[in-house]
Amino acid sequence: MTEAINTRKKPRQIRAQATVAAILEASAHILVDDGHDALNTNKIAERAGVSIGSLYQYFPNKEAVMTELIRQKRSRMLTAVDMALDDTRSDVFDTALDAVLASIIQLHLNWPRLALALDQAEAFLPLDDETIQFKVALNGKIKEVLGRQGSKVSEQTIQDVVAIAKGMIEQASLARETDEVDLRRRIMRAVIGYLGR
Amino acid sequence: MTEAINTRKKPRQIRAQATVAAILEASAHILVDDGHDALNTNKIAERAGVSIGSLYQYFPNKEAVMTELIRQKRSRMLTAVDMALDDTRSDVFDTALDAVLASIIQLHLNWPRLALALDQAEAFLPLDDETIQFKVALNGKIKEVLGRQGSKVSEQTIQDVVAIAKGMIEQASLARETDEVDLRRRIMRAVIGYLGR
Amino acid sequence: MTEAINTRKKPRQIRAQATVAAILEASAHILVDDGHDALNTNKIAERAGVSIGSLYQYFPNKEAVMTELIRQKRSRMLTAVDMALDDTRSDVFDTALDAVLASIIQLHLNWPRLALALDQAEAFLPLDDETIQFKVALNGKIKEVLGRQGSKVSEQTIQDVVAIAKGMIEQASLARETDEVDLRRRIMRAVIGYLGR
Amino acid sequence: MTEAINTRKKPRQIRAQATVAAILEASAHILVDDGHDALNTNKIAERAGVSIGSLYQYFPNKEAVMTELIRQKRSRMLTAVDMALDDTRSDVFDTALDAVLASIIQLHLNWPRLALALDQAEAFLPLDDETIQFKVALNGKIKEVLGRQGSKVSEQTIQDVVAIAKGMIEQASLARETDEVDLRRRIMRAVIGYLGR
DNA sequence: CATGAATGAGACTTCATTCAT
DNA sequence: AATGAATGAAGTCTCATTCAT
Repeated sequence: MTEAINTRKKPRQIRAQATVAAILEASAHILVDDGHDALNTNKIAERAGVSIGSLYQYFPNKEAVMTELIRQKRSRMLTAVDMALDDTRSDVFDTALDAVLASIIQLHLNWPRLALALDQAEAFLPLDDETIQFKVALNGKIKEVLGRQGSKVSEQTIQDVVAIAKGMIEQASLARETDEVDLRRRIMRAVIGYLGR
Repeated sequence: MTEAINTRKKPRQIRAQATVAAILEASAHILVDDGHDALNTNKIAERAGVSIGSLYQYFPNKEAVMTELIRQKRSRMLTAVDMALDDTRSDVFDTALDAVLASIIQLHLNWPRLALALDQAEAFLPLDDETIQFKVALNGKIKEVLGRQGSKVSEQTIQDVVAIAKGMIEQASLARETDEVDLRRRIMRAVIGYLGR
Repeated sequence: MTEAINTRKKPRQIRAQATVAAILEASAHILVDDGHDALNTNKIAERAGVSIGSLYQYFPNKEAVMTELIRQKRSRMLTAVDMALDDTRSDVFDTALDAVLASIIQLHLNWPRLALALDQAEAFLPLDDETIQFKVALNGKIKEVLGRQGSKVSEQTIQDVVAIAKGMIEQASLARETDEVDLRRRIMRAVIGYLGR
Repeated sequence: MTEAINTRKKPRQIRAQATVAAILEASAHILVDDGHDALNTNKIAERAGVSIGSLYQYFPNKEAVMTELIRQKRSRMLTAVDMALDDTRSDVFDTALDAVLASIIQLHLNWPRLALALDQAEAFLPLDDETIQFKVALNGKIKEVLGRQGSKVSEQTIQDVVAIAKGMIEQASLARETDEVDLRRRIMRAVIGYLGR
């Protein structure tokens, strides 16, 4: 009997996953194409090819859609940084930092306007547990990278480095830069300059 | 929106100018207190102690209020930079850059949330003539400062320097930093490091 | 108005069609009772026993409601004329014209003020495709009727005949005439007199 | 002393006349250019080059402006008919009717859209004393013309003749006809046909 | 579960009119 | 008298959300 239940549940869950994915994808597209002010649940549902009722089956309200989009972004970011660090066998500081930057820039340049929109939404988010946890996790990884350089790394330093990188990447996004390698080189210069040899 | 921005009459009487000022001030307050999503013309008029009709005498639509706020911010910024440069008698690069940074940071730390909100609004503005002119003007001044250092200054360099400063100032804003002197010191370090002796 | 007419969804469910019908009926009633200047979407929705939101589900704006009312009127008119012509087995000119007049007068005297209001609205409509098509269709039918008389029928003649009938019917409407038979007799006299044996 | 008052009053009255004239002219222009729905007091004042306060000095409300426009139209119409009849020395029916038609058509073709707009406004006017008096006066004149033909003229006949002429003139207006002579000829044919030899 | 019709609070905007200067 | 800034009721329209089918 339990088996029967399970076999009937699975397809539903798969369909549900597809629905959720479609909703998030549609939201991202609207954000990119028309901007945050034009994002509304009816449009999301329409563009996702889903009824408005279905949207509210999976998201309690409009804000939840944005929150989930941010959650995805954060998750992709942490994963990317982790992978960058894993790939870097050596303990050489420069190489590690470069790899991390490469992974983050990748995320931004893929969908510049989306990244920007989500960054903005994030900036005005209340500092809930999840946000704090994410920042702790990210800062921890950055600290690890900067630590390979030898000297001690203060919280202030981490935030400054993140701020520098974020500022330069966003500006590159807005300017529609495409030369990822050059951008990385310039950010490295600023960060290393800031850290001071 | 069919209507071009600034079709509405310019305030001639003193009373009218007070009305416009009240509207802009109220808008800024709401932006700071409740965020961009909570900004609406009814609330603006109420908070400004003005009838909704008066708002529409001077602004063709809601967007125009934001636009004027941005215009003000830009104007204040250019003025501040000019004054900083005027005050700096010496041609010493560090001193000039420090003075400019001080003036810009001042603008941000005075009203951190407003500065942030306007920066964000600006990021999604279409690149109209006015926006371009502002960027040209600002970049010109920055170029002058950086030029005092001796070496040639590319457009890329200017934008990177601006991006670094902007990124760090905004992050300081969000973190509610108040030590303006320390912030300036750190930005100087990053910029000078980036420029490379 | 940026939005083209008829962007809104077509009613699929029966319930939706009832809503649309109620909106149009309510609009007609208001037009009749209070006149064109008093017609507004809130009142329409209220009188239709429908929420204002529902109105905007099916009509992109207020004008679209008027447009649909006119469309209905035109459709009823063409149908009425067709039926009148079908019923007239003989090829006798007088009988056919009389039948057509009877059907059109019927439409007017049923709801004089509505017919009048729609005629007026029509007069100031831009000459869009639909309007032209309607006029072509109607004139074609009138031409057929007049053609039974024997002589050739110019476009000018058709328009004059239509103008005469329209002028007399509208004046009868305003004067609240009720004797349809007498009105028809007088119009016939004017038309036949104009055509000149 | 009375003289002093008079000499100071005159210029004021002249200026006032000019203001009133400007307001009415502006209203007519807006009616023609943008239609009845776009007519509003602020726009009228602006287009008249007069302050909104001045408009309300001379007209108690918006409706009064329209009313005055209609009053003007009626007055011009009666005057035109009178002049046409005066000019017609002979008692010949055809000549007199032709002259009257010519004068009325003149008024319409000069400013077709204005005439149309005012006709429409008139149609929905309450039947106040002034309206009734105008109709009585006009019908009286028409009766006089038709009477020259010999037979007795019923009220019905007068209204039908007016309706025929009005219908055909308005249709010619809408069709932007310019050949006044031909139009007159066709109307004569319809009217004479209607009257029956 | 999905659908999509319906809701209505609330946002945007206009415009007739008043009144202080 | 003339001006034009100010008013606010009322109209247009949107969109997050609910709920009957």
